[in-house]
Amino acid sequence: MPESHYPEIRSLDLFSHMDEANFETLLRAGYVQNFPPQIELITEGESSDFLHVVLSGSVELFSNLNGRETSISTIRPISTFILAATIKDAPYLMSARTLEKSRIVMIPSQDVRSIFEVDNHFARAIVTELALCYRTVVKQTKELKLRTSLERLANYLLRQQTRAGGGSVFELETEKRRLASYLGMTPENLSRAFKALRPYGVSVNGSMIEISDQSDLISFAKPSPLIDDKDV
Amino acid sequence: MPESHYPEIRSLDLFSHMDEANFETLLRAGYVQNFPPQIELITEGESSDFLHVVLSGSVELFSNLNGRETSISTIRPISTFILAATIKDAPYLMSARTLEKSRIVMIPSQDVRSIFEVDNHFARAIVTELALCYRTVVKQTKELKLRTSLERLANYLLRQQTRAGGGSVFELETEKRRLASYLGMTPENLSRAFKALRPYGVSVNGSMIEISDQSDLISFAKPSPLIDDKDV
DNA sequence: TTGATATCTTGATATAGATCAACCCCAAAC
DNA sequence: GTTTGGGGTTGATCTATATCAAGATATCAA
Repeated sequence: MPESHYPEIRSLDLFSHMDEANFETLLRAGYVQNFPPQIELITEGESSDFLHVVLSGSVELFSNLNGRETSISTIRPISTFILAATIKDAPYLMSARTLEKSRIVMIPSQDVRSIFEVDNHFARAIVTELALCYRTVVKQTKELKLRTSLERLANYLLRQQTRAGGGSVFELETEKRRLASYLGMTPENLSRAFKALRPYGVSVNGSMIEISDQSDLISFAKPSPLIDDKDV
Repeated sequence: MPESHYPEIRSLDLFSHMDEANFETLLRAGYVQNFPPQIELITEGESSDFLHVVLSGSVELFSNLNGRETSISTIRPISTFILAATIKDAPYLMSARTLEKSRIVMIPSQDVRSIFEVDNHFARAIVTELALCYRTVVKQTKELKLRTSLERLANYLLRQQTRAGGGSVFELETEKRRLASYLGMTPENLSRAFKALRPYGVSVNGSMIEISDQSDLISFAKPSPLIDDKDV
């Protein structure tokens, strides 16, 4: 791998405290590749040969079952995915595909596991990362079971507004059909849900959203820090 | 804590490879307590003061939001819960209550974090445990989004049958109202779902289930190793 | 045993959400 | 510029699931 990528990868929490020699060993074993959009990088059920790092672009994690498909999360730069499968040397539970042109680092899982065994700082960073991943999925489960689809959309919009800087107008950044799948609903229903939020000050123009009265939407969405806050 | 409990706790994967002195430090800081049924041990949102180990009995993890409640998992001996919150020093995302008379070890989170910092074997064991927890929740999310409630029940019964030894008659071990909540449905609907599985050879008598033709139920449930297998 | 209480079941009804079909719109390819 | 195809929307309909109400069954304490 070209050393020019090292600094940005090194800056990830996962790698920032590990031993320099181990870090270089890891990256020298890795590859950087550019992928076009809509390439399936990994398929659920396969053995986890690589830990992936998204340098640019974006990647969708999704899952299939009996002809159905659901979107589980979107990975944006710079972060890793499929860490748990790599560490446990277990099959991937989710598939991954590029959403746009993306630059991906692939580090052989075997090397990750070897360094994990000898580098204590790396092992501790993995703990923090996995704990974060775990808590993120627990929040998703709570949201799915405790909120209606309309509430999920309302809270998603509030979260996205915050991520986009907090202005009253912001962009979705996600295709609506994929957002629907992520929220656990059909595209048709998402379209109707947007209309149902109009009385709470939500207006939609393509991928641009305007929330005219945030407090009004909040009073409907009833966001909870234990589901919606980023690093709780 | 009385030393008589040490061996059974030590036998957990989480503690089995750590340094003996560290293990004893950890347990000496801990308490063992007996709780009656239906005691709320922790409440979501509180800071994580203790790592809990269930020695006997059982504990339910659940969550509330706007008057609704959902059951997320049942912890049976001997295992720990609330590890991720402890490690991250973050608020609990779920509440916990005893389901029956239970003996619980409570180890102060601060001590767990201190030993985590110095004991590399312990740190690695935590990685394995968290990766397992993470993958379990991902499977739950997939099940919730990709299966109907009837399919969830059918697959739950097949899993429970396996856990109970594989015989055609086995016990539910879970109150039906709580099972309904776990599966993301109402008690009324669970009752109807049991009847709907009758054509596939499922008969119910109180908490006893009989699956007369397993292959018939399997052909309906279409279990997937990536959701239903224990340690995949 | 009896009473009290909670769980479970059943039926009737309401609601949320999925499906199907048609159409619109826009962007890329010819 | 026309064509083509995909995403998005809308309306009509259907299905899954929740809710409400009542009765049945089980559990436990007095």
